[in-house]
Amino acid sequence: MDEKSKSPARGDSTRDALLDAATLVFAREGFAAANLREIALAAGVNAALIGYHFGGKEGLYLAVFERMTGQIRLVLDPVLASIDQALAEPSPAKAPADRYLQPLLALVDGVLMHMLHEHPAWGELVLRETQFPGAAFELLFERVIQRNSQAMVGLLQKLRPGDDLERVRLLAGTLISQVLCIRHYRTPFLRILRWEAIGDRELELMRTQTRRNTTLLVLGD
Amino acid sequence: MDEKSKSPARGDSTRDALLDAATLVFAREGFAAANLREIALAAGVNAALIGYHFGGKEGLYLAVFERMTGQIRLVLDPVLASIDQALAEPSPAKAPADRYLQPLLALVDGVLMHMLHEHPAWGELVLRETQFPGAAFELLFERVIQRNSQAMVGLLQKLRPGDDLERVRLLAGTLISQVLCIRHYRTPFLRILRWEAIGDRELELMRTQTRRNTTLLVLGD
DNA sequence: GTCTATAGCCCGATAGAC
DNA sequence: GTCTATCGGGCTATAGAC
Repeated sequence: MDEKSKSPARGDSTRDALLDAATLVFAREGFAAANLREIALAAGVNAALIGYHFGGKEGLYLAVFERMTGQIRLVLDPVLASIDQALAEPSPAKAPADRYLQPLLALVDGVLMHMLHEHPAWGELVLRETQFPGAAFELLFERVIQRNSQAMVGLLQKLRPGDDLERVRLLAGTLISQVLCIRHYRTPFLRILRWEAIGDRELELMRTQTRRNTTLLVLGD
Repeated sequence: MDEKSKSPARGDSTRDALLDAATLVFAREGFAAANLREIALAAGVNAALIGYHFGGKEGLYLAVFERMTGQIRLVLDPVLASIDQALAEPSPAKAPADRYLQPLLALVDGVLMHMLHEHPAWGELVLRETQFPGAAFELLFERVIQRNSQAMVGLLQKLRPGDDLERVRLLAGTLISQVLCIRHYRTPFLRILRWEAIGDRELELMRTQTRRNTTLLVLGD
């Protein structure tokens, strides 16, 4: 029962502990400033094992993104599948907003909740890598960003049948970046709003605002 | 004529060359990954002079932000002054949009053009420092972000007299972050839009989109 | 103010015992 | 798979001559 791939081998817990710690440290410090000894310490693991399991710093970094994008897909795939299904059905003759706006709002809200609330470290990683793309960006783009934006573009084409494709894509970019920015500009946001932290109340306000913005931008003019 | 502070002293050109080079390298690499030897080389100056003129890496980094925020203020101050003046006058009884919307659009567009087009390196520096605030963020916030957002909030209060202050602040944050994100998410934006670069045509499309978004968000519901 | 030379540190990688 | 020990390189900072 332990011939090949199955059975939680000895090194698996080490790998996981390293990936957990690396996710946090890379998110906080960035690739260049992150320190392998610190990661190993936080993981409660010998530093030399990073070389053994991941080949080195770069390999560890990529492995973090590999695991993260896999976990994101677990959540995202069912959502995207149901959107694809809705898009494949013939459009209702009237009021397409009813059918397509809700999934769009849910998609945007899902990203917001993920980045802002559930996995803040993922938010940092994604933002850093997006701003200065390296090898890990390709993973991110192929597995998450592209699929996500395709679904949004599909919904927007139904919602704005008169717009050309380029405009729709631009709008999709606007909608999603609006959300990511809240994560990104956390500090000035908090200061300008005189908030000390983003608690339940603040989170709800942001979700409401985002919902309103999205609706206005999609249905406007 | 060379007693004290005047006269372009010998070290001034060295300082300037170092600041120019440091702006580019810090923007491209970030603080941690930036290399003082490389900065000195690019500046055509001996590396030891960084210690002499700025005290060290951190001092150089702060000096970059000091100079940058000063230069931004040179452009920003007249704009903000004219907005303050418009705000100080009694509101017109009707159609406040005519009086206050244009300055708001101009302010947003100015930020966009600065970050996206005129000074891309500043854009990187600001984004990095905003995302992970250090000592330099205080400079940035006090000298630029705070003043800018105060003007926006002032305009928005006139444009949306029914909203409470918190909502107006949230809207201001949304409007400005919408612009910064275009800079930030350059890479995925380009890919999703199938653009190879942001040329004149693409820049105009983005400005138009931003203008439309801002108008919708301000005047909506 | 500028330069050379180097001190001193920290980091990532790895050899080799277990 | 895990650990200890260490190597080698690159970095910032600085002492000291000019």
